[in-house]
Amino acid sequence: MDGVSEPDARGTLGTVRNAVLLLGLLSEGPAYQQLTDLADRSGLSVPTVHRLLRSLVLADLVEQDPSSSRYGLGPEVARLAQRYLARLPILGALAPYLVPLRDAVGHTVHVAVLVRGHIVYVDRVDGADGGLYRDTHRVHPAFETAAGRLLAARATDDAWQQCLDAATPDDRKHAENERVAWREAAHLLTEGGDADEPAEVAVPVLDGSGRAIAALAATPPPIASEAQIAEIAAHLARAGRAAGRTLSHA
Amino acid sequence: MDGVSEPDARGTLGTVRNAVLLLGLLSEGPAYQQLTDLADRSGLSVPTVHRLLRSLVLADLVEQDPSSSRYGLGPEVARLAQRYLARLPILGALAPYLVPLRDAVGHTVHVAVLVRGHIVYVDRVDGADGGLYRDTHRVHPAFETAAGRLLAARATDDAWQQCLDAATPDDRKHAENERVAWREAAHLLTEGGDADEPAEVAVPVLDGSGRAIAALAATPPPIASEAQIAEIAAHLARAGRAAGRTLSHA
DNA sequence: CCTTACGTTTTCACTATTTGAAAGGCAATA
DNA sequence: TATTGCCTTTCAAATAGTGAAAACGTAAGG
Repeated sequence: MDGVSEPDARGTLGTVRNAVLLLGLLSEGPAYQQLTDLADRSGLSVPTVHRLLRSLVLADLVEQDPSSSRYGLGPEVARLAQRYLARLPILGALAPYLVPLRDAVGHTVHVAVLVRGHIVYVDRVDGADGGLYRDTHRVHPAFETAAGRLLAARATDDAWQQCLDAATPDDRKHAENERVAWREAAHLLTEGGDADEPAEVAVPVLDGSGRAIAALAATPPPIASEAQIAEIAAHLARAGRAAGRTLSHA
Repeated sequence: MDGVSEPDARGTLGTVRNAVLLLGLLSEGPAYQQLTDLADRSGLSVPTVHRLLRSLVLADLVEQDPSSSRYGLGPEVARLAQRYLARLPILGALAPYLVPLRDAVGHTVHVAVLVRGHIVYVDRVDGADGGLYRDTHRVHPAFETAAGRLLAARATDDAWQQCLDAATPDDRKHAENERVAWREAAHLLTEGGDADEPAEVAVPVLDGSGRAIAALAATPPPIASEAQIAEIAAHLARAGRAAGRTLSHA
């Protein structure tokens, strides 16, 4: 094809590339999408997209709404993800500390990881007040959350680049100025604007070699003093260090 | 190939079939697995498996351990699943009721769905006692849990068949005898053997057309009277009906 | 009721892509 | 240094995927 793009795409199967491209498109926008629309956005021909989707439907990675015959992600992705998370080392390492941590900070505690420029919340222990803002199963562009900023700033340069790609122009400019500050900070805080976005305090979880592989986050009440925030951050940091330690010993 | 197998595999891409076959193999057994082992188990040649895995690694659906160069599932499956769950109608319908439900029954509450013969826990609100048995991110063969038995017994015949395929021989025989009883029951209970498997009470969540699309489950304390169990089941059932109602209205 | 419009699905000839045998690397072990 | 075991790459053969076009289904409009 061309000379410079995608150096590591050598010896790779185009059909698989196309299939995951479709999964990516299905993960954006509305839950169910039209064949022709997917063909347009992917740049593939309509019959090709149809065949790919039919193949994915057979595996339950995609499902087709019988009434509209539109396509959306299927339940098998949930099963695969569950198996992935069940064996994720960080989650095993954090497991013993999460409930005590929730009790210590008194609010819901989250574990987040950075995936392709997005923050994914992979575990959670609910606080007693439960879900004033219980927006569970969130996936956000990294820069929109404290956990994401923290992990992005400490990540490799290409992971940082993916975060920039996933961000809005405003966030992108902001992020470029703040990266060093975000990387240096022991904990990060996002104010809960008003309705849908609660406040979030996040600290990194470092593995044996000092890489930030996850973030621990808590959602303090909207009006909380600096001192209260600092105390929550201290609790989070202590649990994060403990988990990091068990991680390197195993 | 042959005459009778796979009638709906027509017009389907072999490469995609092979790729998802590998994802399935990676989801079983140890977290990281050898290329040659995967080639054996899949029946594909080693270079083919290598190319498929390389393609999946490029998409972060699979990751390769740099030290052992073994392959395991990658973080992108978690991101896709999160987007799937974020838009899953049942979860939206149940959301308003889960925290009150947790408070009413006084223990952790789970939402489970049936995927390819397995029970997947797709949402959870933790109780105050948190995780005596906090075995989060569980995927079990359907028949091993109350929620699974309940959903399997009420599912279509091929979903039931998939459950049989995923079960141990013992469970299979047991299930074949109990199916009618499980389908008829308003709630189901599994005793918490001893250590790793807590007790579980489950009720179905029915959609507008009476199909059981999810299960609501709670984990009562090991020693709980029949009456206490019945009360928990009643709470669960009430929430389930409420969610089912909002589901058909939308 | 017939026509038009729009989206999904199928067919089919063409060739780009995938395939597996064999060879090449690269660590560990003896 | 030879050997073993595993991952990775190469390359000719041909299978398996591709897109234009046609067929099908369904819903709105005349």
